Amino acid sequence: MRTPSQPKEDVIEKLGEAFRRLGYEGATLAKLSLATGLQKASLYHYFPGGKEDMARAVLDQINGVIQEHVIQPLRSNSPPQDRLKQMVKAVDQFYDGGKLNCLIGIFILSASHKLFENDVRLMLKGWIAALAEVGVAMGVKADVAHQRAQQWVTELQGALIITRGLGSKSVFRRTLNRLPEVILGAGNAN
Amino acid sequence: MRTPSQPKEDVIEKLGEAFRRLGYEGATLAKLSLATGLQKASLYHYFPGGKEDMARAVLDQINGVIQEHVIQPLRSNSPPQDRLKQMVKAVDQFYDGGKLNCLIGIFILSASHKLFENDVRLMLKGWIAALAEVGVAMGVKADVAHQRAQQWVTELQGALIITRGLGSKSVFRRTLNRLPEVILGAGNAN
DNA sequence: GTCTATACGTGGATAGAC
DNA sequence: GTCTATCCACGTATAGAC
Repeated sequence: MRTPSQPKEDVIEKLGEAFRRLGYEGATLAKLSLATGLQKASLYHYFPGGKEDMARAVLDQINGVIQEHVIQPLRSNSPPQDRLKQMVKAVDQFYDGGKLNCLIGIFILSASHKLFENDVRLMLKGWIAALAEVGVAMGVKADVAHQRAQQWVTELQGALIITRGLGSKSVFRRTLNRLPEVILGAGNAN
Repeated sequence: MRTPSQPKEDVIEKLGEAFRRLGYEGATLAKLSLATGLQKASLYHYFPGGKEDMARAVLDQINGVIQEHVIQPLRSNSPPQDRLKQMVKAVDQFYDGGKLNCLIGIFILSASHKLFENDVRLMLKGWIAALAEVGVAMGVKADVAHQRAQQWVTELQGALIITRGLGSKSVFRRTLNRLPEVILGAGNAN
């Protein structure tokens, strides 16, 4: 039980960055070792279950971040419009203006997606539900609000792919800006 | 030059299915061999450049399919509404109702994305441009039409991820149905 | 807790028979 | 054109010293 050279949280953070860049299959232990600054054996000390264990830790951490920076602000008692703004800001930071891939997407598309499908599903559902609540607080009927929340999360996922595919951040930016109109069903303000 | 046991096209088709299921990194030669019914050495006969070569062939084939079933119908001289309907039908078939992953997304998120980014970008741009033309034919101003086309393709990519993430086809279905309203900017008809 | 060293399977790729 | 056999690098994972 010697003092760790870095907190486990930091290790998980770095693992997350690596998975984002490389995908699950592409993130080899050698690369994860490089990314964390720990030797492979040390990684196994932290994560006895190996790579799958590391991925799960990353997902757990992400889930925490989402809870803190997305769900909680959405459930605060600020005016609904402000809550949306706060979430947009958090999302913008989290994906670094669209430059970073979405780990949820990475895991969904990976060959080993079955390992993580439950965790991923819960995260998506939680996000959508919290967003729908804000819609309701804005006077939208519950089922419609849910549908619109689902649609925006869908757009966001797509935007993170297309942004990288087109090599331009504009789609990401636009998707963030569209949030209020999507939730309010305000039509496409083009 | 003996007669091949199956046309090269069929081999590429099967490779494509494998890449969709497994991702680029996850598609090992052993699995590609299984998927095609050809031994590894035979695959190298068709694709001397190895896995990268196979992926490129798959992308080329997809590009052909898109040209034939998406771009061409969009540029036909049917009424714009019918052109959209035709594309939706093709897309529905192509992704088998949302069950199949999008190869474009797979390659974009893969660790080796740089190998394919040019091909992918061209395909996306071509699709968006053709879709925007239909918008123009419907009376939408060119720049607005382009933005809306871009938005729908974004939604489609997102839908293919979320559909798998939530394990329900409804998001995919909805995205297909939304095409006309997105292009026309008709607001969210929820 | 972190390391070096190592085991063992699998990855991509090639040689050469038929 | 397809195969079997094989090469070597790299993949995951573990043993054991400090």
